[in-house]
Amino acid sequence: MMAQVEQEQRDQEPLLAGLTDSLGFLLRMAQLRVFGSFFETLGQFNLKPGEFSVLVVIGQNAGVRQGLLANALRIKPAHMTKMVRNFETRGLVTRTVPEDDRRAVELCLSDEGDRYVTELAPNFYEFDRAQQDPLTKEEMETLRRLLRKFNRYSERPSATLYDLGGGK
Amino acid sequence: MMAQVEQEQRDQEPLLAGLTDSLGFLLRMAQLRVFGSFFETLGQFNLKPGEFSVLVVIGQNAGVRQGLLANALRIKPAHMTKMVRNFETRGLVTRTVPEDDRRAVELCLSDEGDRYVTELAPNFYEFDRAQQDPLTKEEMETLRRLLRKFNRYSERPSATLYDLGGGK
DNA sequence: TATTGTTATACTCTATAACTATA
DNA sequence: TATAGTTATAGAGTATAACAATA
Repeated sequence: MMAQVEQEQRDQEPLLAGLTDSLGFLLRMAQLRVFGSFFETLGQFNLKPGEFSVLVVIGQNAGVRQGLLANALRIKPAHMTKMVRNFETRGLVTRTVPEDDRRAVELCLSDEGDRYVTELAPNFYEFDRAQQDPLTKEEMETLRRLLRKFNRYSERPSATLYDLGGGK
Repeated sequence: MMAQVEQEQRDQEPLLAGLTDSLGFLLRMAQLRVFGSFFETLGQFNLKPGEFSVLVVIGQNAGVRQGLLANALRIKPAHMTKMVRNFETRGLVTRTVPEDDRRAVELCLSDEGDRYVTELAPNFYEFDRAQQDPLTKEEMETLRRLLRKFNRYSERPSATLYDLGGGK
């Protein structure tokens, strides 16, 4: 079954010709692949990749300003508002207007949200690690390193995703 | 200006923590960066990245079936229909129903479409090459190679994008 | 019956601008 | 005046299913 998908991919390559050299095209195809696996593996959690990233970052930065969060994740403020309100409705996130700047909104995980993320994180770790195929372990490490550099993140991350759910 | 953007990116990194190790997140951020540059550099052509890829593949495969094209580019058939009809309206693409299977649609560039793609291709080549920063030339080559492999394309492409507009 | 493409609908994400309430 | 967030609206892209014509 999976072999069939891969065979199709190779059969179609002649059609694509030079396009398979284009960084933008390669990134788009890779993302389709990863996001597809995301829903297969983590679909049970009823979360989209973007929603997952928002919850994780709130969990690691209790009280973070909504605008700063939107900026860091490149989510538009208008969209972030809807997403956060949705999380609030689902009882996962609390919104607090701070005394010293009553225009702002500070975000925290609720107790339920915290349990949810704690349950989610190890699953996400497993999922992310499983994305290696068909690269070797070393190739996948290199791919991640180059993408980090391309995105202007430091080449050594400040923490690994594995700290999230792995250690206690 | 650009330096300021990069500074912001680095300032926000602590917020993201382990997320910068996630392949899916890295791919999404990289794609946002590349697509952003695409519109800055090639916005004059009034084409979106997906539209560009469709036109190029039709140009390299005159008479290609619409369904095969949709499959290779992972564009949903319903969306492909709208896109191709739009190209037809703009006079860039012709649709032909072949005698031997009258359910199908074969796609070709019109003369105008051919001129359009011929003008576009060198610009796209320049754009794609300019995406290197801040990677070294070797690092960008490695990144492309690993993404090709991850996507199950052959590691050496059958043709380079540069054949498109470079040679005459 | 299965396949190719089309139509219709809905939902997500994005883009934009106008708006509020604060600062 | 500027900023943080909100609301409203429109558009692109995706997902899905039902459909017509053809095989």
